Amino acid sequence: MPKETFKNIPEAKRQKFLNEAALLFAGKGYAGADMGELARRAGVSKGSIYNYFESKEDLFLYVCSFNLELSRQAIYGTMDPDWDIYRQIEHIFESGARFIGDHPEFMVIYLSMSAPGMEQFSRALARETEKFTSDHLKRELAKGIAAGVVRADLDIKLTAFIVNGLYILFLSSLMSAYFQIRMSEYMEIEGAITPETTREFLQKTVDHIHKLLRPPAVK
Amino acid sequence: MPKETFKNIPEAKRQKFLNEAALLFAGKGYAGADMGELARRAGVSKGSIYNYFESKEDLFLYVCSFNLELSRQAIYGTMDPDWDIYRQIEHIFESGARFIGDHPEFMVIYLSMSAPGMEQFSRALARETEKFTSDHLKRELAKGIAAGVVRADLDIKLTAFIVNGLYILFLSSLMSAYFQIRMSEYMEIEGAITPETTREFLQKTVDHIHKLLRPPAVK
Amino acid sequence: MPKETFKNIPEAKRQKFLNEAALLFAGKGYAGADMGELARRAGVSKGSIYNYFESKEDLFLYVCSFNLELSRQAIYGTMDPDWDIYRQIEHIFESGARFIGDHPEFMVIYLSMSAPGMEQFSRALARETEKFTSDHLKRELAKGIAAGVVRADLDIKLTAFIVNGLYILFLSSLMSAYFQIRMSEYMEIEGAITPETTREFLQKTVDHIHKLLRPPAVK
Amino acid sequence: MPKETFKNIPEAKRQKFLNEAALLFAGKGYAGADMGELARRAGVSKGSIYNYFESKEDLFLYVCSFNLELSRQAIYGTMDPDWDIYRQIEHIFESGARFIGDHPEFMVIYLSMSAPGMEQFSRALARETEKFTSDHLKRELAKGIAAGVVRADLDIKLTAFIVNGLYILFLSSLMSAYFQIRMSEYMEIEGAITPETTREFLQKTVDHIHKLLRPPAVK
DNA sequence: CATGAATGAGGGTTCATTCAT
DNA sequence: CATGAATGAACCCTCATTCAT
Repeated sequence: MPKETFKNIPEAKRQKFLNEAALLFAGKGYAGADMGELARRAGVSKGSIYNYFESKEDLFLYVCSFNLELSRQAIYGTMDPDWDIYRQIEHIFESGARFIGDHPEFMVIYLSMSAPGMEQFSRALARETEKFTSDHLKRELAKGIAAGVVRADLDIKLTAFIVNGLYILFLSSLMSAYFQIRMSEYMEIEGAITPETTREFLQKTVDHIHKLLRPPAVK
Repeated sequence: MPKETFKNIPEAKRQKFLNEAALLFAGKGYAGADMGELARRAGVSKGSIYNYFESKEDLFLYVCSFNLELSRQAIYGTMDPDWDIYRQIEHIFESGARFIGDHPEFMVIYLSMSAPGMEQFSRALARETEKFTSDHLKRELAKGIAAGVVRADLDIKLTAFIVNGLYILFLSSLMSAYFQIRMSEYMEIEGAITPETTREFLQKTVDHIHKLLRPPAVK
Repeated sequence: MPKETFKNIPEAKRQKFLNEAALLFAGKGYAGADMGELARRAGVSKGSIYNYFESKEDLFLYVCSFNLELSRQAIYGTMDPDWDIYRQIEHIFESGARFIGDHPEFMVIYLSMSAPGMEQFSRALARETEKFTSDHLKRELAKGIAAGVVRADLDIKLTAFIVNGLYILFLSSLMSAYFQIRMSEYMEIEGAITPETTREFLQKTVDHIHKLLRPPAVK
Repeated sequence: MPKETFKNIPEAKRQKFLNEAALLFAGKGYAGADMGELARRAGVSKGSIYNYFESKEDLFLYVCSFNLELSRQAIYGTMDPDWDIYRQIEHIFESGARFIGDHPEFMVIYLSMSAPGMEQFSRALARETEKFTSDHLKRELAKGIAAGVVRADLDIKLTAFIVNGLYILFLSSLMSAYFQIRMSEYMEIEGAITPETTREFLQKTVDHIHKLLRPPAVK
């Protein structure tokens, strides 16, 4: 929902603007983000922002859905549909982690949408955001069961819900201050979270899902 | 961290005040909550709030930890330590659901703490909040493995992390606007979320955990 | 519709505030008046204005009706109901002229209400404002006809409308920049409008009404 | 005071532009009118407006005098100079009412000029606007007195002032929200103002003037 | 200790005008 | 000449906090 004006400005300027907006919203939250500061950071005038978007709300909505789309492409654009479900899940977690390594603001913005006072945004974005992954996971789980690589006694809808839930928790644990601390507490990590602990945590999580979904070996 | 003054006012007034504060923070978020409105709703003067607490921040911190303590009591105060881990997990989910049925604001406040711009609160509250449950789950998982009712090949720390993660997702799905929509999408629920769908969802989730953790039946 | 707060402040401060508000609205018009400037002029903080009134609109509405009430008292509070209609009309014009001599802003505010973009205010104030005078003039005209001092062939409603219309034109001609020029043009007044020309104009206008309403002398 | 550029654009475009400008100023008032909206409505670019006129103020001034000229033509262009004064007055009221039926924005713009904060415009336009009618009415009144159809005891200047004043009140009562309500109150009209009530009101007003000015019948 | 009036920095938004293309 | 993106000064209003009573 940017205005026409926004579509007509140079690509580089547009990227810069959206990037600064995402960083600002992620850093201060929706309410805390100051349009004046965004203008300064993005190198445009305050007035220009309102030539690009109707309102702060409109901008936030677009920044969210733009970043959601970016993340979707980063993950699903590089996935081979012939992989089995475990390879796919591993890929999702891996490329998700890589994506928020490059765009640390993404997860924070995602969590923003679920904060109180954000119901307006929830309504506008939740369905669109979740449907794609929901459909994909269910389809792959069904294929996995048919292929005998996933336990047949699992409820597909709930399992998809849970796998995606673990994905959200995983990413949250990498980025949100609160969930980082929570992860450190549970995983008994001392000190800062390093790329190594992240990689290890990723591996453990994926293995865990593997273990939980795979049918018991038959003699 | 309330001031002395707050401890000296009548119990009923104090309860009313904390309750209204929680409802307001949950309804509008930290930034959106207006101290003037709280004064009006709680039936005290604006000046009095600052006789009770140093600042809005201080109040929010206390409201969070107070409600966390409440929820802990609602859950762990009614739990029989002799129950096996599955009964305990069921109890946690059930009493958690019951607690936020009575205190719908609780979960929203919990999620508030993980929102961007809330790092100050994360740091102050996360460790305290999570340690208790983390320790408890790990202990019970260890006992479950020792007793042979939990798969021995699971990583205890990660499993505790995941079980509690599912608990957070479960409660979030009941209360946060965003996560409600997400649940509806995954579980393919049409229309509003009723007590029945909630109960059913709880049952399925607990069953699922059961299925995932229990060792395969040995021939 | 001031808030309670406004009613509780010292009388002198309240008077000063209302006076400065009237002057400002009269000087700059509704749209041109700046709440910040009002704060400075009235010696209160910007925030206080919003403790007194809901909004600029609300304030304007009150300033209008407050001044209308003041003018009503200045005119009708000093009128002897036993006077005949000509004496009453003379009194209305005289005390009206005196009132806007003391409150030059009044007439400008009155005309503000009829400006484009002010429909919201028109609806709120017009009926209340006009009814009182309308009723009074009609009653006196009826008495005048009954007493044989007013031509019986006049339509009472329209005559009341016209007499009051001439009153509005008269006062407008004293205060509004535009209508002052118009008066100078019609009355062929050179140079500034002095108290003497005002008095003379008043006298002529009242005489004119007299002449128009009085029945032709019967032989 | 349009720039040369404005005179060189196609007639139809110029008409459309002036018409939209008049409608916008009438609808929102000078301060409320937005040059961007005018550009959109008139189908020109914002930049073009400033190729046509120096400023918003300049444009407003021109729109006013242009419309004043239009109304003058509508009224005096169709008047037979041989008619007696009563027929002329009737014609002025009738064609005035017809003109603002077709150009409802005109009267509102006229009243705009007398609003507070508009002194700059008053000074520029008032004399020019009023002189023509003032001169005409005085001339006709003098002729009427000479011909014995107007009471000789009337002050010509004041009577011209009043007759034109009633004309302004009459038109205002048809168009301005505030004066419509005032008219309804005085004339005791229930519900909306229809063409019939307008016609009737016109007739009564003209008759009234007739009655007031005509010398008493001599035996 | 309670009250609620006062404060003023700050934030979102508007809009007349400019100017490079 | 036309265009429309850019500008930034204003402006209305909010709200956490203070403080005199």
